[in-house]
Amino acid sequence: MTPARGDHEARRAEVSAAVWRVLTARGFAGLTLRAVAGELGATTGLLTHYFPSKRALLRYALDLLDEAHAARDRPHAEAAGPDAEGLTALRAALLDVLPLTPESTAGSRIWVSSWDAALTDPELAGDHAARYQRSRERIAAFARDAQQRGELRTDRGAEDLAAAAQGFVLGLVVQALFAPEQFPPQRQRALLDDYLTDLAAPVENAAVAAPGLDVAQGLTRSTAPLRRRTTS
Amino acid sequence: MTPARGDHEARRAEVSAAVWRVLTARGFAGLTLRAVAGELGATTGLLTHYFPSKRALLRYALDLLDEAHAARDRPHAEAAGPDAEGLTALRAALLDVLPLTPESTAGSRIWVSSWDAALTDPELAGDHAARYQRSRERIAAFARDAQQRGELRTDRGAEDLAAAAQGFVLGLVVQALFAPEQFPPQRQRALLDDYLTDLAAPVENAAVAAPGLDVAQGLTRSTAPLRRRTTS
DNA sequence: GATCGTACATAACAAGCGTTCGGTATGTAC
DNA sequence: GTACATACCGAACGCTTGTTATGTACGATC
Repeated sequence: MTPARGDHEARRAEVSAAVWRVLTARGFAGLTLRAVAGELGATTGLLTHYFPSKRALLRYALDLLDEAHAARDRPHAEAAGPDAEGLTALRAALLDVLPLTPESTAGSRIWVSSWDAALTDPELAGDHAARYQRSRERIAAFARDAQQRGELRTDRGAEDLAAAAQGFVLGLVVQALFAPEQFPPQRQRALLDDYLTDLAAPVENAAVAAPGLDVAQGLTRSTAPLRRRTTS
Repeated sequence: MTPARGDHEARRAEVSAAVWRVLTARGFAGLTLRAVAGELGATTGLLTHYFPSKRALLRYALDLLDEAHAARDRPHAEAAGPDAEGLTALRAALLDVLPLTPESTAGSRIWVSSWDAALTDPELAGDHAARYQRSRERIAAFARDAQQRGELRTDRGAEDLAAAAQGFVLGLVVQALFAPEQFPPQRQRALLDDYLTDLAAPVENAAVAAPGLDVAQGLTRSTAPLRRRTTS
């Protein structure tokens, strides 16, 4: 019946923020309880008071980071307005994944770094899989909406469009993290816009395309060489 | 003057292979000298005999993995023939990045896992940056070639096409690793082929697109407008 | 056959790790 | 004022880590 003196959950959030900072600065290899405690100006006793184990601490920190990103850190989505739909919302959602600011870069770094631990730990892997699945569904919803509005090509399923688009931005994140000077925000945006422009092109044109340039057929032939204009 | 009894370099390669196996099975957190030695059926003494430190061991293993991938593990590039050029070569190069077989999945896993360590360690980061840069240049060369053959749209720079394409496959790799059942080889190939199909579409069609459906303008309204066909 | 590197095994090392635990200070409840 | 959680600190525990040092088997050289 004794009410908590301080705000328990708020403290856990502070601890998580310290975890983020350590992760950003030193990666997973440098994530130790003592480092986190030091970042907080506290001791490991505090950490063990709020979390039963290091894994629980990490999991909570990642959960919270994901939640924060979903709820708050979406500058583009906010700029687009809360009731943005279709292609505008799709683009905003994708832009909010890219490391365009120091803050989002730090966030991206944490996620990329977490992939190693997640691929080893089944529970973390499940968390991640669920996260990216949810993200894909969110993007797919925007894509579906954009299709209905005639903004997006309809010759492809929204799920495929979402998977492809998410792959595109994820890969861009990785490249940008390793070569920031080659992938400044402006270029990242330009690459994404180019990508979206292609998805927005109506289908009919593809069919109208010069017959000699119809690569689609050869492309889907998977393993066999894509021969064009074979004479025999 | 004493000639090496066994083949020194071959032994280092064996050690590296053990590193790969440990990395695949347990990730970076599980990469210990004792684990590697155990994988080899040896002791840590062997490791220290061939490598001055753990970092050197890891770096060599990653270098060798990259080299092996560049030189040998390119089934699609080989299937396309050594003198394949243009879009065919481009597609093969991208396919060889995807985790389509157990072997390439293991390789992809190692690379994704290595990103954490690489983002922390400046030297490893440099290695990675150089690797992806080289890969982009390779892809860009194919893209340039494909453009000259009229197989690829020419309204975009080959470097941008390469960066975008590499991002696309890298992101696909990540998603496939976390949700293998959702991204079977067949779907990965299909997504890539869809992507390439768009890049192959000739430019003129984009300009011909129905004016009412010109989304590009609205898309960029957030930051820097990429206005096309501006009247004034 | 003595000498000398190579090629390891074995053992020990200090450092650092996550976790456990006893202690203390401080608030609330009765 | 007594009782009792909560909220930590501080220190210690056992274990694992990368690294170092010592020892030895062995093939090549002269």
